[in-house]
Amino acid sequence: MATTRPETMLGDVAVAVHPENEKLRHLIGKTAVLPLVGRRIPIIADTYADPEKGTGAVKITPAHDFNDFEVGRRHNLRLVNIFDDEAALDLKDNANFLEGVPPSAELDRTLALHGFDRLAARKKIVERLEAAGLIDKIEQTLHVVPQGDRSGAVLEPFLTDQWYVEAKTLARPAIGAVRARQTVFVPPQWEATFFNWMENIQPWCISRQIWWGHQIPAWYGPDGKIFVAETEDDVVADALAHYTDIEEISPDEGDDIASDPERRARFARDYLHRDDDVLDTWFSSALWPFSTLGWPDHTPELARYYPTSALVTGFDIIFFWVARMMMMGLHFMQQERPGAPLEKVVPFHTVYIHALVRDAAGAKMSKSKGNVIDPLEMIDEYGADALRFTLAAMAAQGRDIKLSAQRVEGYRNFATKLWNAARFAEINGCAHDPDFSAHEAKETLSRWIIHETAKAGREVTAAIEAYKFNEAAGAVYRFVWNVYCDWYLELIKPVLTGPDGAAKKETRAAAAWTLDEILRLLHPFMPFVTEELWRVSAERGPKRHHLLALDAWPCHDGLDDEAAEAEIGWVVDLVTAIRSVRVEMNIPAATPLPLVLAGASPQTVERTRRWSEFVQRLARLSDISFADAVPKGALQLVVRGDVAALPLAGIIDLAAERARLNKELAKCDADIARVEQKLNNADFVKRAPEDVVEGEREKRDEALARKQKIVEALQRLKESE
RNA sequence: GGGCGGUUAGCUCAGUGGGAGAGCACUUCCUUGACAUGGAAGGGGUCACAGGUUCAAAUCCUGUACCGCCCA
Repeated sequence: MATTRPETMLGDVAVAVHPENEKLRHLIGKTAVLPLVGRRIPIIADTYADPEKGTGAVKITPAHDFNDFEVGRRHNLRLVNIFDDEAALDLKDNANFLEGVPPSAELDRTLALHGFDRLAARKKIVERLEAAGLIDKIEQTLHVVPQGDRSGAVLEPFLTDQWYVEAKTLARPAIGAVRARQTVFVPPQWEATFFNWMENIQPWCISRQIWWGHQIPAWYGPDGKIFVAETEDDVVADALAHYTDIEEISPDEGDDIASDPERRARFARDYLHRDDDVLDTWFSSALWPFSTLGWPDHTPELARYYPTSALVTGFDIIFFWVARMMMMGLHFMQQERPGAPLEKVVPFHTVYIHALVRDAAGAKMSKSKGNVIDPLEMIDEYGADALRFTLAAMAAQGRDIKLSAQRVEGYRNFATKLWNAARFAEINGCAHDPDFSAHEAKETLSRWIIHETAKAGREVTAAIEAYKFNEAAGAVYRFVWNVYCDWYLELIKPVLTGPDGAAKKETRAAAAWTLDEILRLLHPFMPFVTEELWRVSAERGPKRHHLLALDAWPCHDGLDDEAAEAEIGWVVDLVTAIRSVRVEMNIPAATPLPLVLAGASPQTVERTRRWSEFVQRLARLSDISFADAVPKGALQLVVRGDVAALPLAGIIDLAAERARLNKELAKCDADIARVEQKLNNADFVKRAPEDVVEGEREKRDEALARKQKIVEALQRLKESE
């Protein structure tokens, strides 16, 4: 018999051999005598005994090995526990150990090992077996040994009494609630994980041998009778009924005890013993959705706030916590609200499973592993808003986060950017104006930024409603930085520094209005800086009625303005094209350039008249004029169908300009080729949705028109050489 | 062994059928009256590989390779 734990032989109750083991099967049905003890144990047939391993026979110790436990169950073997809970030998007065064992000197020497730690006992046992000539050989072997993950101590399985919950019964309604979509997982892939676990659920061991927790409501009488009840009074009543029933206590005495609170308490203390164990922490946590609301009392809070709405948590506790809350919630609230529809009984309608922040190596952070990144250090360095925004921006569904300080730094810069934008607004007298209405704004720039605000607001709202926090964060980031700061504030500078009047008054109000909307949209992601700006920005205007945190989420219905978008979009494109060509042609940024619009449409002429001051400022132009034809030797830009020329004859490098235009032409040709390949495909035109086909046609027409302008520009360039 | 996920720009990662994106890094220029923790303009990708479905694939399906997580 081979073993790595010789001391456990004291708990052996059988020897197993494989039923098809040719060499040993003749022994099946016979008995063996356990050395050092004298217990007579059966030799049984079980496939667990591997004929190839060792002698082919294996000792069976059901009380101290999981596999042996199963073998013991199959063969109705006795369970002989030989350890106490410190893993020392427990032999004296151990009825199970001694049962059926005849007295002997050998047994007495074994009983002398009572109280020895298992490792010391192991040595003694081996010495005695050796002395008796019972050891064939001792060899080194490599095997897996389970260890406590905090203490590192080697774990010794042994038998204890524990409390269990019949989880299968509780799981059924929870599975049903998710199948009926009364509780929805986001992202939905986690439902598979939930079902997989719930459908294979095992009895749940809920007793724990630790100090902290809810003490188990079970009491033991002197005869071992168990009483379980909600309160100690109930237990005392049950116990009195039982012990008068079996005539342990006289009816009169029972009545006396029952009627006197002091005697009841003494009876409970002296006569009954409450289980020392406490409930598994997840058992108590499972009660959270209703116990925090006052349950089991029928409180107004419970009526008002159960069911809760969305539970936000990590996937690693779907089993431990989410599933248990569902089991408990459905069980107890069904009792609380008999006949209520499922949606009133489930603890929450949505479970949002967020990304897990991992360490640099991608490992899960855990207190026991000690690889936790302290968020407080991040906050000290970059601020709580920057950290919060980073987590939101990286919280793409179904993917974990490897936190990067660089990203946090970037969003710290974003908070600074916002602060400076607010400062700019303040310096320029942009304050909340009660007379201003976003629906009635007259200035094109106001209508444009209102339109853009509405667009951004829709994106942020839709993303939040879909639990796509990274998309929401991205949308508000782009709007604040790339639209409000990069374009809008730059565009309104001439107005703000210009003469007083209706336009300036409205522009100030619109800038302040937009900033307020930004603060509202950004508040969930950056609560501190937005709340502070909300307060500070009101110092010069009318008082705020409440904190930003208490403000309503913005609604921007009816604020779209495509005309304003088209007009300001043209300004943006023109300025961008001029800036681009400047760098490309190595024209110093400080050199003011004249701009000539050649053969411009009436619409362009009109727009130019309105926006020349703005375009000149942003594109650093000395002058804007109109002409029928493009001046010779000029740089030529195609902007939304019109040709803008920068007459720089003699300054520009004609070859470089030709190369630049040819590059644009090539890009244009590539676009046309790709679109035409699609449109020339009969199957595409026939099968693709009509709006897709129409979109491709528009793209082609646009590209062809653009190509025409570029070809003309190249032709003019040739003529001027 | 079972289950799940990943492979997209130098790095970290978005992108669920219709023109390859962001932040950082990189290049050039700019101390212009909100902000240099900033501004302007750029370069950079055979979307791991092989098949398949489709008018159309980074995206859907199958397989392969590699990486990772959870459970046993």
